[in-house]
Amino acid sequence: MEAAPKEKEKNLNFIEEIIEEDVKTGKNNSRVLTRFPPEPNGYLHIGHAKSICLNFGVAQRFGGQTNLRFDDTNPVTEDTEYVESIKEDIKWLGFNWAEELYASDYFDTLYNYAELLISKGLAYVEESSSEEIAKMKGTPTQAGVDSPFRNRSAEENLNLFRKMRNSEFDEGAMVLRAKIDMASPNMLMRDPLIYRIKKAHHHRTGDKWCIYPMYDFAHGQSDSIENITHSVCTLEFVPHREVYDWFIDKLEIFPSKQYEFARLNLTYTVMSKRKLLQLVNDNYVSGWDDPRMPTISGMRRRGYTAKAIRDFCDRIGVAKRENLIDVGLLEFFVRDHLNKIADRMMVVTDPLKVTITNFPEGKTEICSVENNPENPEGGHREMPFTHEIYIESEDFMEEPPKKFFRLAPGQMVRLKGAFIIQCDDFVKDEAGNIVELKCSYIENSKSGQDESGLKVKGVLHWVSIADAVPVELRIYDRLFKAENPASEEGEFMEYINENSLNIISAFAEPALKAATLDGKYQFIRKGYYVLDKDSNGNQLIFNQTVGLKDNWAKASN
RNA sequence: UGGCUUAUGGUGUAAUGGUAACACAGCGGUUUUUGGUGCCGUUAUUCAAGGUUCGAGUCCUUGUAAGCCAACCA
Repeated sequence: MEAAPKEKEKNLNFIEEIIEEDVKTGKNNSRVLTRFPPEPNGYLHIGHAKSICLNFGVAQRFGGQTNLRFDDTNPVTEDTEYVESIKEDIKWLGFNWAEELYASDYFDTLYNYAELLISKGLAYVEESSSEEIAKMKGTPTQAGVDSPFRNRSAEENLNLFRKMRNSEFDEGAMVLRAKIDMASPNMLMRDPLIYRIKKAHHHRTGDKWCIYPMYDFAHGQSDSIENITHSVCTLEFVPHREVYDWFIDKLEIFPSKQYEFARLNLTYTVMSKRKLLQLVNDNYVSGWDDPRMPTISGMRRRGYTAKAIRDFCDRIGVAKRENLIDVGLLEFFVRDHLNKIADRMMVVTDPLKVTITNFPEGKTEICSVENNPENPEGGHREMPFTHEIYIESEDFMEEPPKKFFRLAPGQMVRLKGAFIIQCDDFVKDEAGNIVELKCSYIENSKSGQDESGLKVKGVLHWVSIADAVPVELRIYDRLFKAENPASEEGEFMEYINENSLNIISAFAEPALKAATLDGKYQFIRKGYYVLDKDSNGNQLIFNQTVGLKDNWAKASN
């Protein structure tokens, strides 16, 4: 009999509180329907992951569903490549949408809404240039002035708008504006533009339209058409809420409600699609899925798991305060998950040859090594132990400091999963570099059948030279040198870290030849790694997901 | 000379008028065939000034600071 898992009384965030209240009071018949509304003009990043976890999460929590709706009202920047990547990323994160929809599905309805507004005397065709429109808008501290085209008759407006649709005017010649209030303290209420002419091919509607609705005339209405109950977006849309509500009110359509939360900011990176696109276009990174990118696809290629990202999003919470979250917190959740699931492997990055003087040349002793101490069912693998092995150069010191639990003349260590060895001698080249160690192994100290009675403090990773597999390791550092490059003075590009990618060669144990693209590995005493898709038959390439914590290195600084 | 939003440890997030808590980071210890993991402990917080109240992080007033708003972007 299993004890009923006690529902942890988790605190609700402010959006969940609103929804809980709405469900309790029977608003919308207690129905909850949210939506995730990306514009298909770039790849999803960790900031979107926060929004996805929120939108899908609250719906799940309150028995509702979530639509995926592509906000594709600007054909110039949008593309199906992005649609596909966005769908893949959401699925990978572990969420399923109720319906896949597009704002462009509603172009006919939206057009009719516009005509309705015109006939109500609430919209007009503007012929001023964009510069003139901007000038007439005033400033935040100064009211705008009415356009000379503001008081045309509904008939004239309707006629002109239909001609706009029929491609009788050039781009920029005319726009449709809502007739609200040029003196509103909210700049967005000063007769916002709602339709513009763009003679561009749309990724879904092709060449059917030459006029496209603006965000403010598409988003709220799309929510309403889908009967979205809670439309959750980021803080920069707060001033848009008044416009959102105004259109729904004047159109007399289903009253979806907008709620805003603070977007995620992470240290040492940037989080806008525009900036990320610039990194891609200027070749600072290899693409949207470069492992240094904060994109979902980049993090996936880097080896981050969906669970780690979800746990992170859970932990950072949802509020209305501007925030800058330490990327170290994300890395904590990555390590936390990987520690439980990654197979341990041995890889030597800076080899130092060790000759086991009392182990016969040509002989191979097979060692059975545990794959994951955190997982009893993880099994074992075989590692060959031979006369000559590699260890890390930094694991030997001729004159060790106190508490150096590694190799030094006369000192003993355990080779992980194999034998205890003792350093008897070392060889230097003409330049004084240590090039080889002469060690003896303790025959009855083999892992799992140790009868030596010896206690050694240090445990080293190692690899048999004859069996070692040369591999390439790609080790990543933060993309930017400034904590918050976007808020720093000058261009964010000035703060880019030129040394964010470090490629090194290394020697791996033979089991790594069987590495797969979705396998997760911990290179013992080094970090977590995944096979990169750039690997081929001749060359295995691994990305470092994140390094292991290293208290020894920290203490010696 | 505008409007809107927000202010809680180093970073985030809770506390819904009644003992300021949780996570990460930091620091110390312990376990360990990874100087990893685990476990234990610990440092540190209510923007300011008034007011209401038996009692204020929470309510009121006045400040201060930060963010957003003047794209035919979303």
